[in-house]
Amino acid sequence: MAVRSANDIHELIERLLRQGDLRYTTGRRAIVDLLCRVGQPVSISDIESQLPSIPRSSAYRHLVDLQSVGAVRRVAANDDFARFELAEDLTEHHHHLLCTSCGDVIDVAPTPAFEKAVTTMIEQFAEREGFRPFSHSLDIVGHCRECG
Amino acid sequence: MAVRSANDIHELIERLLRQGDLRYTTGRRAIVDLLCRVGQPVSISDIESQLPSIPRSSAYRHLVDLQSVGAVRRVAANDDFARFELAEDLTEHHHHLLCTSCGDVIDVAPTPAFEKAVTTMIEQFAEREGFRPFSHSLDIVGHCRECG
DNA sequence: GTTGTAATGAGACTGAGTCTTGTTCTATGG
DNA sequence: CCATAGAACAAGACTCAGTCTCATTACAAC
Ligand SMILES: [Mn+2]
Ligand SMILES: [Mn+2]
Ligand SMILES: [Zn+2]
Ligand SMILES: [Zn+2]
Repeated sequence: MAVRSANDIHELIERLLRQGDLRYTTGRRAIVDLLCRVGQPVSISDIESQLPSIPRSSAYRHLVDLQSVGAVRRVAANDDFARFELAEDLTEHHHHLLCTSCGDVIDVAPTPAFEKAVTTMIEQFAEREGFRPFSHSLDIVGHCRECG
Repeated sequence: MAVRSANDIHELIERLLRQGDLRYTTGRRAIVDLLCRVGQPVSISDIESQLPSIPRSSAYRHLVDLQSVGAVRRVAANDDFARFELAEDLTEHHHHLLCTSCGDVIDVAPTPAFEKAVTTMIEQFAEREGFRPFSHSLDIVGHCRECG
């Protein structure tokens, strides 16, 4: 999932923020750094335990800001807690395996052939329903390796 | 999306509830009735406005009970509000178009060919990650006909 | 330096969803 | 019938992830 270097990502995000008249401050950088390091969707409690110097309110605000400029994406898991990951523009398009037992979210990259099938299907839906699609997400629900 | 009659659905759900030592009471029936009538995922505020005689706490409890016996499924939309629909066992497997403007959720049925591609892809993921899949959901995010 | 604006920390607040409690329904059986 | 036990219910208190407010601090531009 590390198709870009962390340095590249920092540079790209700095540009995105500047386009939105936002600065790439220490707190924001620390969160992006964590998202790069972990390489899978991260919860607010992950952020709290890994970056204890960042207050909860600031972490949430940073996530909102980073989402507003397209650097971060919110991911709905199978439990009550949102996760956050780098936007697909900065990494690559992928889908999620959701474990109903431990709540873990695992990134998986689809093959081009499969994505082509998805795109075709979406175009059919769009045509039929007069719907203009922007993106899609495929979540696979089950049990991860650890949870059997 | 009406592959079964409402009567069939009531009968099936009554059986499911009985297997869980639960009764098919008026309130529960009213909610199932609404889900049948609307034929698309319904929010708690939809239920409140369509069934004003059912208190919010009861509606939530009924939904929990109906989910626990596999009659109802919770659907995550693109806003903060959960939706509820009849379980796929009672209707048919389908996917969702999520409008980011009005929050509407539209059911769409995939072709068998597409579902086969999805199944194959999921098996690959499962193999690679040691993941045991139970189900999947494909959400297409965009704008509905009304919202352009 | 001065000044305007963005960013921050602390904590109050919101509200969808859950839990508790006292009451009412209903199935069963004597 | 009536009695009784367990399920269902209404009302409202409560929880807590997430948002908002506001006073303070860090920047950037000039
Ligand atoms: Mn895809
Ligand atoms: Mn499918
Ligand atoms: Zn797991
Ligand atoms: Zn819409």
